[in-house]
Amino acid sequence: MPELPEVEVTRRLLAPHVVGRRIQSVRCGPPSYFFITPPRRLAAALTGREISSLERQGKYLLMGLADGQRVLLHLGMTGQLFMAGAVSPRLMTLAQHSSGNDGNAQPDRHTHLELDFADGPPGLRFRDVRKFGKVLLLAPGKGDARLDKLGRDALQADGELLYQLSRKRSAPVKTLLLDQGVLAGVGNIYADEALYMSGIRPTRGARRVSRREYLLLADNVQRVLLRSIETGGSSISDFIAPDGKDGQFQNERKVYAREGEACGICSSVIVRIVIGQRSSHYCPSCQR
DNA sequence: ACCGCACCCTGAGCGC
DNA sequence: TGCGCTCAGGGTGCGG
Repeated sequence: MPELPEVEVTRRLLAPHVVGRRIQSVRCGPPSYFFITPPRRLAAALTGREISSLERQGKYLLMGLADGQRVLLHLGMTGQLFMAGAVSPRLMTLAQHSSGNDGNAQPDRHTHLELDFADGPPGLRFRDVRKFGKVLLLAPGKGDARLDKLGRDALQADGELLYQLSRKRSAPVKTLLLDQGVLAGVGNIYADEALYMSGIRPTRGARRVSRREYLLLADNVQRVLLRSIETGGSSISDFIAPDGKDGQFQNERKVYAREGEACGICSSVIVRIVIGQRSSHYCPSCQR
């Protein structure tokens, strides 16, 4: 769910609730694929530490601690980072829905990390059903290959740079947009939307897109990401803001998950195809 | 260096 | 009601 706008919305809403607070206790779920740093070691390292910053790089969040350690967080596909007490139907399983839970988030088996603070509630919760999310502790001064690999932040998408990087690529232009080493933060939804806004078909070879088109595309990448941040992100399946609220951008998307619907410009039928194992949506008439 | 693919995990929604 | 299937916005690691 979470692409750059959702991660940025999370960061902006979460920061005032956590920065400057001291972690009093840490509860972790069992070791899993989710914990790159084993839970016991993570809990020991975080307990008693003060959170000094919350930053974003691409789709990663970096929680800085006053002692110089940093916690690298990734929301994966179903990650939810929120304050305890947040109310959202998206925080419940279907079973909880039907049993009439009021939506107030109780830790369930998908809540892998709980931080509680010295000055009292609410604490921070990290829930992730599919466990494609990640938690990783970075020692003071230490970086991580995941971060080193990231290309330019997509909010600063640069058309000329995209054009240069595209010259030796035989893969489709959409694959280029999704490459985090090229543009950090763009995912499936916003790639489809930006290509639609630019009149470029996602299947077209990256090499076949002109400099002029890359300039337009970079502009539209920025535009769609900023607009989504303004509306609180896209809550298409699991994303919620730290306060439990849904984003609204899903109501503004033009092609993503609109297969079979009419294009807003020309009324042609939006089609869905698969590119690189991911669904892609476009207007066969407006996008060439 | 790049490309396509399998894989990590769980749940929802569908047809039968 | 239940079974089996497909799908889901993430990234990584592999062989070619």
